[in-house]
Parts: sequence; C-alpha cells; structure tokens
Amino acid sequence: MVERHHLEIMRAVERQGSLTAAAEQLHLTQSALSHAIRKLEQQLGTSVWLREGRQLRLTQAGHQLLALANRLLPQFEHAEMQIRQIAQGQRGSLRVGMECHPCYQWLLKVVGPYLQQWPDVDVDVKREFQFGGMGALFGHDIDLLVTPDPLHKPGVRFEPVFDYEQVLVVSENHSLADEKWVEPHQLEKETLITYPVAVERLDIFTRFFLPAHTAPARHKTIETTDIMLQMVAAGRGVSALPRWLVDDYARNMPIRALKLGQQGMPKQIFLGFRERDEAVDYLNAFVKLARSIRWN
Amino acid sequence: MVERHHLEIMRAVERQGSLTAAAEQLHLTQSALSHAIRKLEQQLGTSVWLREGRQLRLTQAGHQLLALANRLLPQFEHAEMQIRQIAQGQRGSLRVGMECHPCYQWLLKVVGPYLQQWPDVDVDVKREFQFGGMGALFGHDIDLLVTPDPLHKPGVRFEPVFDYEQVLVVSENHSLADEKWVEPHQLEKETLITYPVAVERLDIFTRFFLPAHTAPARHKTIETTDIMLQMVAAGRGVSALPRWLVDDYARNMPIRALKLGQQGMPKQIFLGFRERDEAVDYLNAFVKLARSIRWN
DNA sequence: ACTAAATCATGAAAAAGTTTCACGGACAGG
DNA sequence: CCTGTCCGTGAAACTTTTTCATGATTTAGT
Repeated sequence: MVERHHLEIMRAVERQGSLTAAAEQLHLTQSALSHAIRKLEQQLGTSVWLREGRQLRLTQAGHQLLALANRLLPQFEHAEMQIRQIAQGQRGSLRVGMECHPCYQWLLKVVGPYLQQWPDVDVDVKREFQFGGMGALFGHDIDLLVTPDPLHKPGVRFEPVFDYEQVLVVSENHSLADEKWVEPHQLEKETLITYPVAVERLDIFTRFFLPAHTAPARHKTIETTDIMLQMVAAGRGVSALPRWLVDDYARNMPIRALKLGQQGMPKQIFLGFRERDEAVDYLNAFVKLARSIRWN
Repeated sequence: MVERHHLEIMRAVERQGSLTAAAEQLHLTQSALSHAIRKLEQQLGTSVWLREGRQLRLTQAGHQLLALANRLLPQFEHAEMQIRQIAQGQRGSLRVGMECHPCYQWLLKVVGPYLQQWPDVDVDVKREFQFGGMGALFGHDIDLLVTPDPLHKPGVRFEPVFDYEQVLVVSENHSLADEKWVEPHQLEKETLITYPVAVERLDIFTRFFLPAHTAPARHKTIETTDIMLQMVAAGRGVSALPRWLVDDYARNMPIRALKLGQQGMPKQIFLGFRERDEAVDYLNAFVKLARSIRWN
C-alpha cells in the first residue's frame, strides 16, 4: 500500500518544492512521480496534495504521509547502513561463553582494548550452559568459547591464546610457604579448595594427584576467587590457580605461589568458534587480540 | 533497497515459522518470497537466514531486519488507518480563527460537545491574523472563521449560526439603569469602553452613534471582557456586548443590560469556510452543531 | 534403511507494475 | 499576450514480481 517509494517521493517533493525538481533528485521523470502518487491517492481514497496553480499544497493526509516519511526513512537508512556493516564484519554482537572460572579475570583484560578497537561490536559474556560450552556454540547461544580444555569436533576450531602456569596457593604462614615446589604426597593432610566443578575437569586432580595415586585429605568448593583466596590466606586450605591471578592478589594478601611438581603445571586458554564464522572480521580480531595480550 | 515488502516477509516468516506458511499468509507462493529475499540478500551483501536443514535461522543481519520490521510495520499500518479516516472526514484537525472578541465565550460552548462527538478531531483556536480572518482562511492558516461580519468572496461560504442581541451594559447605580432602552444622545456625556478594534468595525458606532450624528464623550479600549465589566460595574463607563454574555456576568456583578434603541440591535455570528472543504464531514458537523446550540 | 511428506532453491514464463515518452492544458511573469 | 515552467495523462517500453514446474535436502515414521 504505502511503500517506502512513496515516502521518498513525499520527502523529495517537500525538500525540492516541486515534482519536477524532486524527480530529478530521485533520478526519475516527473511523470513517474505523478503516476506513483496518483495511484497511491486512488488507493487511499484521498488526494495527497492540492494542485493550486503551479503550487502543490499538502492536504491533511499529505501531512500525515510526510510526517511518516520523516520518521521512517531515516530508520530505513540507518538500518541499511548497520546491516552493511554487519555484512562486512565491522559490526555485530559477540557472545562469549566461558567454561573456566578464573578465565573471567583474563577475559576482562582482553575485552577492554577490544571494545576500544571495535566500537560497533557489542560483547556479551555468558557463563551458564545447559548443554556445556560446545552445546552453546553449536546452538548459537554463544559465538566464542573460552576454555582450558578444547574438545575438538568438526565444525569448531580452537586457537590457543594464552599460556600460563597453574600454581598452588598457600598462606604465607604455611609450612610449605618457602618451598620452590610441592609434590603431591606433601598435600596428603591438606584441605584443597576448588571451584564447584566435576573432579574430572580439575587438572589438579587429573594431572597432579591421580598420577601419584594420592589425594588431599579434604576437598571444599567455593564459587568466587576472592573468598577462595581469603580462606587460603587464613590458612584454612590450599588452592590451585593461574600464576598471573595469584600474583595479582599477592600484592595485597599474605599468600604464596608454589610450583606444582618440579616442572610446574603449564596450561593454556583456548578460544573456540564455529568454522562458519571464520571469515567474521570482528571475531577474528578478538582471537588475534587475545593472543597478543601479555600478562606482565 | 529494503522495502516494506521485505519487512512484511520477515515478520510473516518469523510468525509462521516457515517460508511456505508465510507465503500462504501473504497470499503469495513460497517461490515469490524465496526470490524476494534472495534478491535483498544480494543487495545487502549478506544472507538473512541460514538454511539449516528445513529450519531457517536468522543471521545478525536478519535480526536487525526483523527488529526493523517490528518497529516500522505498525507505523505504516497506523498511518494508513489514520489517513483513511481523514479521507472519510472522520479525523482531522480543525483550526478555528476568531475575529470578534466575545465570540470566544460562545465558541467554548460549542467546542465542548463537539470534541465529544468527534474524538478524533483536534480543535485549535487562533486569534491573531496578519492578513485578517479572510486572509487566514485563504492562506490555509485556519479552516473555519468565526466572525460577526461576513465578507462574501468567491471560494468562501458563510453560515449564520447564532442570533443574539447586542446590548448596552451599565452599572446598577447608573442613572439609566432602570431604563428599558437608551437612545444615542443619552450617552453623549458617557465613557464608552470597547475592545481595541478599529472604530469602523464596532457596530455600536456604525449602527448606533453614527446614524444619530452623535458620539460618547470618551472612548477607552480594554482587552479582556472581565476587566471591561469590572470597569462598567464600578461606574467608570458603559459598554456594548452580547446579551447572553452580559446575562452570564450579571449573576455575580452589579450590572444591567439595556436595549440599544427601542428596537434593540440584533446581531449574528457567522462561520466561514472554504467552499473546497464543503464535503469535509467534521467541518460540516461543527457548523451544524454550532447552529443547534441554544443559549438558554 | 527406506519411504513419504515437507521444506527451500532455481530457472523460465507469465503477469503485474513502473518508467518513459510525447503531448496537452494551466498558470505566472515579463 | 506570449513564453517558459509546471503538472497530468495515455500508450509504449521496460523492469520487477510472481507463478509454475521441478529438483535437492531433510525429517519423521514405517
């Protein structure tokens, strides 16, 4: 009925003052506009303007139409521009999912600079997934998965973006506080504090205690890093966390970081994304930026 | 580029869940929609949906488009409905111009019931005209002119809507207060208070004093009816006003109304409008309603 | 695993709609 | 009272949209 086309004509005629001039602006003939509006008028059952001599005066219906044009056309134009930006990967929304608790601290370091570089990309962080991180990725609930253990499957690519060392955190007053490293059996009497995650997914068990056929005396879980470290500082247990995280907190808290085993426990953070999105500029940029961040 | 048409398709597909069902709702074939969106996608440089099996999943661009549809389509539809109402004379805006000062009091009596009857018509009252009431009518600054002296010209029609009597107002204590009527020469020592209008347009002069070759001793002008009558009540002068107006005020003020001459001075209020608007329902209704109002 | 039903895509043909062309009438200004 | 400018109109040319017929792919049920 009323088409965008008609609104364009209304606006052009208003701006140019005459059909002829408007036609020129729209790269059409005056006749085309005349036909178009005439048809619209027939459909609406009212004329849009009154032809008074060589002047066109808007009727009330015409005024409504013009008002509509002034409201709607900018929205069309804005949306088109935005969609073109999306098409070129300059704009979009990046939903990041996280599977590892301390990753959040690291992510914050990346998101800041990223938002600067890509002002037209909205970043959204999600942490709870009904069907796990991979499920969320496949189900298009997220576009990017931050995880320490990549689960390679067709259709998804993982990129390592950050190497770090997992360390044991103990209170300054702990008997092991001045050791360079600890062995599993040294913790047989300890309370281990971890995030509330299945034991199979905790490297401190799978890569440290289990191979040595031992385990800590007690295992407690705590949701937040801050409280966890308060507990450790108070000598109520020990915990395993990334070294960069512990170093941050150690400035204000009486805690120490020890290597897990003589070699330490190296870990990596991976970013996973759908292969389909490989060509999305702002997603690639995120991965690249994440890789370049140094924890100095 | 993005046409209303495309927005309709987006909305229908969202609502119905499939192209086929949407096509049916729009009374088109599935093929038509497929072609339409395909072309749009080519122009935008991005796909709108991802075809996943028989499911369609919106891309980011698609989401934008859908959001645009949900915002804009209701506006199109509302505007069309409104314009149809305007076309049928059910809706509009009625700009009323007034050339006589006390007419305002009368107009208020008409506007109230009118707004009840025509809830979709906005009434706007204007009082100052650079080129006079007729100029405002021809210049489309107003649609209806309320005036006591119609100036018949081609293109404009005047309808008498209200007969009343112009009377002289004096204080209760005035020496003439108990007379039935006054003759011009009885006012030769008086102060006459009128609205600030050219003498030629004051009937009290043109129809009362001038024919008798006399005039009041002094002539003062006052803008507002209230103050004017306060002055009269205080014995500071006399004035000529419509009887219905004076009767209204006389309930609370020590004033009296006297006939101007033995026959009194009959007057009329006219409504003038462009002949072009003769068919506008809500304008006609105003004239008709105005005629039916009785000042009891 | 295979069939049946449903979905979307595609190319060609038909239908519909838009635009131009050519011309005519109205009007404002010199 | 021309003259240039503007808008309206009908027919023809052109473009776009829609349909039709068909194919490819997926899902659900046997």
